[in-house]
Amino acid sequence: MISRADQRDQTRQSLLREGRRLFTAEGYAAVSLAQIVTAAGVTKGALYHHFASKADLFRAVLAEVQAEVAREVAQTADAQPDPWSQFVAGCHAFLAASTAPAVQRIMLIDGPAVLGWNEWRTLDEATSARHLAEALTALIDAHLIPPQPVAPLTHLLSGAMNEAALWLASTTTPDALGTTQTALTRLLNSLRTPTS
Amino acid sequence: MISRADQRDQTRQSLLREGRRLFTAEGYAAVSLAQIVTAAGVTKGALYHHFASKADLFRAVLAEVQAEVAREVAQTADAQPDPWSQFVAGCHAFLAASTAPAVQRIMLIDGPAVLGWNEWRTLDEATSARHLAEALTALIDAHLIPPQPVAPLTHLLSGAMNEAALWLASTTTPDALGTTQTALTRLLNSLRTPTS
DNA sequence: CTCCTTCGCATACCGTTGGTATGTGAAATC
DNA sequence: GATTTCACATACCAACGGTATGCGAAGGAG
Repeated sequence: MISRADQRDQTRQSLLREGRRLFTAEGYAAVSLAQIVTAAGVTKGALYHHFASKADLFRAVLAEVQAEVAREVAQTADAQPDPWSQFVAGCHAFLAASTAPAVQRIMLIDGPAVLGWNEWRTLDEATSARHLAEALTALIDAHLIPPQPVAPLTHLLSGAMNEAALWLASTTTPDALGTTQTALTRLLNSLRTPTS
Repeated sequence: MISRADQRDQTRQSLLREGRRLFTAEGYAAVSLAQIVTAAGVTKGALYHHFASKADLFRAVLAEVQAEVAREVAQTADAQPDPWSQFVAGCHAFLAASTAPAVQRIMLIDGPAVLGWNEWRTLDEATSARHLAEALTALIDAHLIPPQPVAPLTHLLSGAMNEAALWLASTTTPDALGTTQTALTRLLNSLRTPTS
């Protein structure tokens, strides 16, 4: 005999797993609920028992992906000894994480279109962007970069890395990752307070 | 008596105009073809006579929007006397143009999701991104910034401005445009070759 | 002017889609 | 062991994007 709670969790996990796989491979609009429930071995009744709508399932998948990215970034950054190294390492980790197909399609391409940019930003600020803003604030407090509003800078850098990651995935330029990291590092370095 | 060519153009313009209006206001997915053709005063037959699909109509609308943005940017940049001023003015013009609702929704949010990022990038490189890449190349040739691959830098800057523009549209922070321009200018300045 | 062709578009129709309302059987509760 | 709960299946619907066909006026040929 299997408990109801276990069965419930298992079904939910199946839906999230297959939804994520299909959304990544084909994009939100091109995936039908029939595909998802068939792949998960259940019916539409199960899906609508767990999620309010197709967009709601997507939201849950997106939250998972974002949490993974944030965890990777935080983990990489925390391994560094000083605030500046943490900042640079975190940015590079984000760029690397954003090259994963699931991150590209779900988080960067479909996310804003499906949920609207405002809701997307709310979710993003709860994860990735939050770390970036905190790191910038810490750098200002440590006088490593000049005092300035962090919000605009956060979005400038976040957007730069997002777009660069998408470009990396589609380019055939040799050593694109290397040159991009170089250019990014140069940009980041330029933020530093000039040592007088 | 009205000529057939005139009638054809008029119908096409109506579809583009109403499509653009509705896509801007509600987003691609939320707009039905029935809405568009009703607003344009025609039927679905007319739409499919001019465009191969809903996505094809969107592509035509997107091309219009991109052309307008590119024209504004080029016009602003060309009014400047030297390459560096042209570059900075062009970036600021792009940031300003990207705050228009049509640009935000059609070009920045729905574009990549509807057409796929690869096709979106192809269209973008034919317009906005092309100017940016050319400006950067000119700056390198003039020894105003150090020699480096322009492609990654183009995407870093383009992404930064795109995301910043979206943030500007949704924030209530006072003087967000001003602080963003300041931060952007600082980033741009940091690219310059150090005067030794 | 007349006939015929072209073509811009309207009408009617179809398969699929996201979403809902209801049924059902096993697990949980008493 | 009766009753309730709940996770899910089944059956159904309106709306959507897309297609196949019909039609009437514009445009050329004689």
